[in-house]
Amino acid sequence: MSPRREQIVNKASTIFWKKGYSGASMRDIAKACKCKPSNIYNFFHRKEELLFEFLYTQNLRLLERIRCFDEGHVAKPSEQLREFIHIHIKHVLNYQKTSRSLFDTGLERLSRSNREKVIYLRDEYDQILAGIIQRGVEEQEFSETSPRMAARNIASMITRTIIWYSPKGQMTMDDVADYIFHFSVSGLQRRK
Amino acid sequence: MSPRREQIVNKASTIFWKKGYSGASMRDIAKACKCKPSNIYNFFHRKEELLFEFLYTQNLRLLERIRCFDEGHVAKPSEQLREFIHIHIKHVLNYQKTSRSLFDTGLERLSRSNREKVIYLRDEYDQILAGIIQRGVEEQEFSETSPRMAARNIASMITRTIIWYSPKGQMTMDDVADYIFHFSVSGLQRRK
Amino acid sequence: MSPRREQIVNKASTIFWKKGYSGASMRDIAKACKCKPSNIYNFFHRKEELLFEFLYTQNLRLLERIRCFDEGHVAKPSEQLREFIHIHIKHVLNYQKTSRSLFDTGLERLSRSNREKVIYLRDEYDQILAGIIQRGVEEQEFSETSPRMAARNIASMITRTIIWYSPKGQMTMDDVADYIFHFSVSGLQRRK
Amino acid sequence: MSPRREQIVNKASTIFWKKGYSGASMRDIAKACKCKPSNIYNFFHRKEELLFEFLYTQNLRLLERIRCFDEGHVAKPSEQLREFIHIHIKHVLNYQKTSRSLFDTGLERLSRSNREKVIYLRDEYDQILAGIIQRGVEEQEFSETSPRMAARNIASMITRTIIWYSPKGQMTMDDVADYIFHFSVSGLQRRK
DNA sequence: TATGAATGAGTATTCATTCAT
DNA sequence: AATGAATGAATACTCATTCAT
Repeated sequence: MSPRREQIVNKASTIFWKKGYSGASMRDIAKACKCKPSNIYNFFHRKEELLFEFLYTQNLRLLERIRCFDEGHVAKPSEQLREFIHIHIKHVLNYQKTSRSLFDTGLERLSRSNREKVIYLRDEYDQILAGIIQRGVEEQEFSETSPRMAARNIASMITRTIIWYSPKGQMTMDDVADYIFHFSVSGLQRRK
Repeated sequence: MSPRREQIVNKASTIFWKKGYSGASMRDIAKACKCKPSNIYNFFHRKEELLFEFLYTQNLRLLERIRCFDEGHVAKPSEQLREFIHIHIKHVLNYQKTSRSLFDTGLERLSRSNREKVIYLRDEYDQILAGIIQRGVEEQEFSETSPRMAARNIASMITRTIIWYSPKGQMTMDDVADYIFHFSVSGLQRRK
Repeated sequence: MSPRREQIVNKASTIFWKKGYSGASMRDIAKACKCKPSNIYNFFHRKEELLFEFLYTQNLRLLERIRCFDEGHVAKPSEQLREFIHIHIKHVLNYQKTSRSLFDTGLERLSRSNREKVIYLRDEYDQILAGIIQRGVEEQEFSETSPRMAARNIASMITRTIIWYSPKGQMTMDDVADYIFHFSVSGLQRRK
Repeated sequence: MSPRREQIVNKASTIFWKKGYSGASMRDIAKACKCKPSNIYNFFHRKEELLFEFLYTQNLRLLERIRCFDEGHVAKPSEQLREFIHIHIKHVLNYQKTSRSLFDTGLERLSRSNREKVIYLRDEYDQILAGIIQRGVEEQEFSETSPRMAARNIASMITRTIIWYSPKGQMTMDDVADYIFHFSVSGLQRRK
């Protein structure tokens, strides 16, 4: 992807985040890119393409860092889970205000074929996380549970950090990731 | 609130859910109400009022069911937490496709004063949940932890069920609530 | 005309003055009448009727006070002119902010037949004023001039007072009328 | 100002004249410009901008022709007055059906800051005219009088010509200007 | 690579008006 | 005499998009 394209997608994504897809106008996006709306059409055919490009590359970037946690991975599942959470949390919170739509919204606005491509990536994410948990169960590190349900809940906690996390607060991203990891593994219950 | 007003708010909310606030046009909403857009303005002054009315009453309805979990509540904190989760899950999943914006989006579109009113309710929610956890920690039922962080994560799991839950699937709402409750209390770790 | 009708016309006229005919909405007018727009239709068939009723009665009221200056009037033309100006000035400035449209605008919005009725009154006004001047010329009190032109100019000075006159200023309405009278009769030139 | 902008302002102004500001729709204006309403927004941000641009440039154009009548001007005040009236009359009647709002209406529709700009020009006009008269009084060409009042009345006669003047009538613009000049200087009174 | 002009479809909202109550 | 609900047409204005330059 050309650097200008990338630049535009980045600007667009922060605006999608702030205003939602429909609420973001090409004028808004162009202004952020310091050019006129018509110019954007030299790089993208339609507004939807901006959304797709963003959702897809964003998701892909995350996946590429996560695909290593496949069956052949050597670390203990709990260690894998810890690392997985750290990676995803940093991904979400570093791309600050741009990466929310990723897991939450926007899909409806995509063309069918583009939507499928994104869902495909998302499914892969789910399977990787569920896979880690499943192996944890099989290796008796984790208790008997539904890997898919656990994966959903963990992903929910991670992705929604973006709503409340502030870099100016007391917690670092590592703190947040650690908390979610421990919460996922141990829960609230007191050990005796 | 007049029944017609309520009716319109309900229709509007399902459309907000489907298309987002900006994506939902007054025509869409009017069509769902089987009247013309202009008529809606006999009941509401602006589109934003529809969003606010929905967010506010929805939130209020939930709060009213939850306010009982105050300091004087007799049940054990873990029991309170179980009930809290069941109530919220049912609230979210019963109002089906209408209640998502509640915790996620839409706030930016409200006028400042309306936004504050909603945030006020939301804060109360957070405090009630955090309060339950705090008492659990004090009574040594829960391990030492940050009640606010725990509350955030539990709320994240609950509110995001709306994204993946389908009433046609294998799990009932009670199943979902039970899962989240146990996950919150015990985590994944295997007890010996 | 029923008192309620009259009341509504009065309220309407001040709003027409402030916002112009198109700029004034039935809602504005109704609010001024402390009722709902639909109620106004119990008294008037259409918005235009309000405008007409106002223009017509307002003009008529003025005419009734002026019709005495016909051929049989005994006073000297200059005396008649003085009184004419005083009457019209008071009419304009007393009905404060309501009577401007009278001479300036609004006619285009009337139906043809209503427009003709108003123009008819207006013509009568012009003729009365021109008549006074003509008799002044004939009786050699005024110099040879076009009575119609003089009438136009005098009327212009009178009607436009509404734009700059303020009751809080230093001049009374009589002062204004006196000034315009003397200006009309003597002009600026210095007498030797 | 770009030629297209100027073109649009001109078309708009004739429509404002015919229908008033509120009565003139962007569709009307666009039709007169032989384009679609949306295109006008490529040149002006809001309807009000059209009105302002017209009022301001029109007024400015007049002022530029009138500013010469300052204290240093050599001609006799009466000569200055004659020329002043001729200039303004031609300005008003040449820009035919477009220049009425100039002195009469429309100001209320402007934003505060734009309104102030126009009023500023208008005040300058008033002062120039009053200045001429004042110097006439000082040089004892004119009789003792209030320059401001005289200026108001003369301006009223001039600006309102637009209501009754028709180029098809018997009087030329010079005739009209001459009449108003003589009327202003001599009034109706017969000299002996 | 960039833009100004153009547009058709769409936006929320307001309008005057009607009518049943 | 008064109103709430309803509506079709209009309002100013914005939209994504195109195209010639």
